[in-house]
Amino acid sequence: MAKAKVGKRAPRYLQVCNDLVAMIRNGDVAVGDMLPTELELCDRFEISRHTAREALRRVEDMGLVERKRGSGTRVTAREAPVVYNQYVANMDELMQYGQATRLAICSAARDPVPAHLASALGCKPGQSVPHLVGLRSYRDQDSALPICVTEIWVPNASRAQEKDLLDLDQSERALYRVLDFSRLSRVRQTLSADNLGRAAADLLAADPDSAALVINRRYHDLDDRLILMAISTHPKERFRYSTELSAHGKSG
Amino acid sequence: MAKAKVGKRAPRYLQVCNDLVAMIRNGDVAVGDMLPTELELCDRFEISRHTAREALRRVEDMGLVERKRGSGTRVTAREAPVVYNQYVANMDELMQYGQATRLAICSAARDPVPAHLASALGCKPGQSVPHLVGLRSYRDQDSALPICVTEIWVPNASRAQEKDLLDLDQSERALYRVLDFSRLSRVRQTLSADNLGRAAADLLAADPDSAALVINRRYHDLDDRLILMAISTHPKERFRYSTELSAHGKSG
DNA sequence: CCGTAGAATATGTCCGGACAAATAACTATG
DNA sequence: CATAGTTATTTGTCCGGACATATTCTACGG
Repeated sequence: MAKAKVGKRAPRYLQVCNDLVAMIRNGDVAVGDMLPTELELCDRFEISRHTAREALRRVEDMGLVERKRGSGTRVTAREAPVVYNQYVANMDELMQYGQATRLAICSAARDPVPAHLASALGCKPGQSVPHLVGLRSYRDQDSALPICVTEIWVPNASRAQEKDLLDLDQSERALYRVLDFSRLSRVRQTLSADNLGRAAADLLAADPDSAALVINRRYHDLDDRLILMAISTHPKERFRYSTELSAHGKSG
Repeated sequence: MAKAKVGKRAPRYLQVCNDLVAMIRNGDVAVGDMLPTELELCDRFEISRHTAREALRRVEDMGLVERKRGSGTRVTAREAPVVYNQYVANMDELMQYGQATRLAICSAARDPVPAHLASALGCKPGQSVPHLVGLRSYRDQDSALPICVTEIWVPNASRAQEKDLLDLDQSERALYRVLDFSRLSRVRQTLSADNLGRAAADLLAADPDSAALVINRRYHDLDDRLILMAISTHPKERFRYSTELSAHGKSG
């Protein structure tokens, strides 16, 4: 981050920034403590407030401190985390199914939630919740084998949403509306493997003993409430999940 | 992003920032074109250079422009990409095995690469490459079943690295040195499912027909050269891969 | 025609000052 | 003692100016 060119000294605000980062890493100011105020830094380093602010801004950008008007600058972390980022531009890319595929809902009803999903859904076991089952396949290829079977639970649907979801003619569009991209804030997903089993094998025209990639996705809104949980079961060789993580910094 | 409180006007620099963003989105300035210079913005909006810079800084932070001293501000994108980030603090967290597990190498040799891996490894089929096989299990629990079997190929090892890797007493430490965290820049991984098969089932003490989660990880250095490829095969129920994606912005 | 030196241009760094707004600490009041 | 209002503190916004440094353009000379 700080270039070490010989005979070319770093800008003053970077020097101050580095000193502050060092103070934090050395534990001179503990996590939770306040950093010196801007005016104190001006005094101590003999700099203008502008330069002090530039230094603090860098420290803030590193994620080490939190600044609040009227209050001050509080240390929130001792080390800047080495962060690997996965960039996902949109929902389709996240799901990795692309525009060429399509989810055909084949059943939609209010069903009691199974015991093993109750806690994840934030429901009591046996509680009834809108529940869809569909098959994802490639568009324009009705003959091809489906990619996966997807089971969808919508625990916090509104009355209107539920009505649309349970109407097979509208449920696909309704799904997209429920999963409003702009309100989405977090997606948690868990990938595991399992043998297909009889029921899924029938739907997918595959061997029941065959291995399957199971992806459990939970979509949360800005208040971290669960909007929707989708469990997709992909028979082996019909789907692979790829990610690319880039080290901290700009990515391509 | 821009708060819309009534009777509480936004700061001037934010207004200017929004105007600039709008200009870019409307196509008034195309991607590749130059944005007005700081001094031009001072004139046009009747603001100080400080305010102009603050506005431009915001636009830059959105990833819409690129600024270069002596040159100017060039538009690099028409829309701020809706980005979902996965934050991974360190290598162990990326691998999700944690400190409690350990990889025990059980074989290390120079082996010819299988045909189906040749292109991914950037080698000719049949070319010999350092090749390790190990079992990952929980520390302090020799009795417990291993989590996975891992197959590792190191196509671009130096002479010295290769020597250490192929020495079973040193290969574990050597692996960590080869996978130098600081030189790592990209990790590509692909998750898929497969049935275990005879060989892996024997090593893992599992049913050969049982499903397995297969994770193929490719580690690349700053020049995007492949450092190492690791293929881990996890019998079902011994491992799950979880990620949490957060929408653009600070994450917790 | 090409390359170089210098001029013009644009962003980066840094100083000074002033007021606004949010927070926290304090004080007066019931 | 609890609460409301006041004050002091601290960061946010915004202005002015000056010089540094990187880039680009231009004119000159070979």
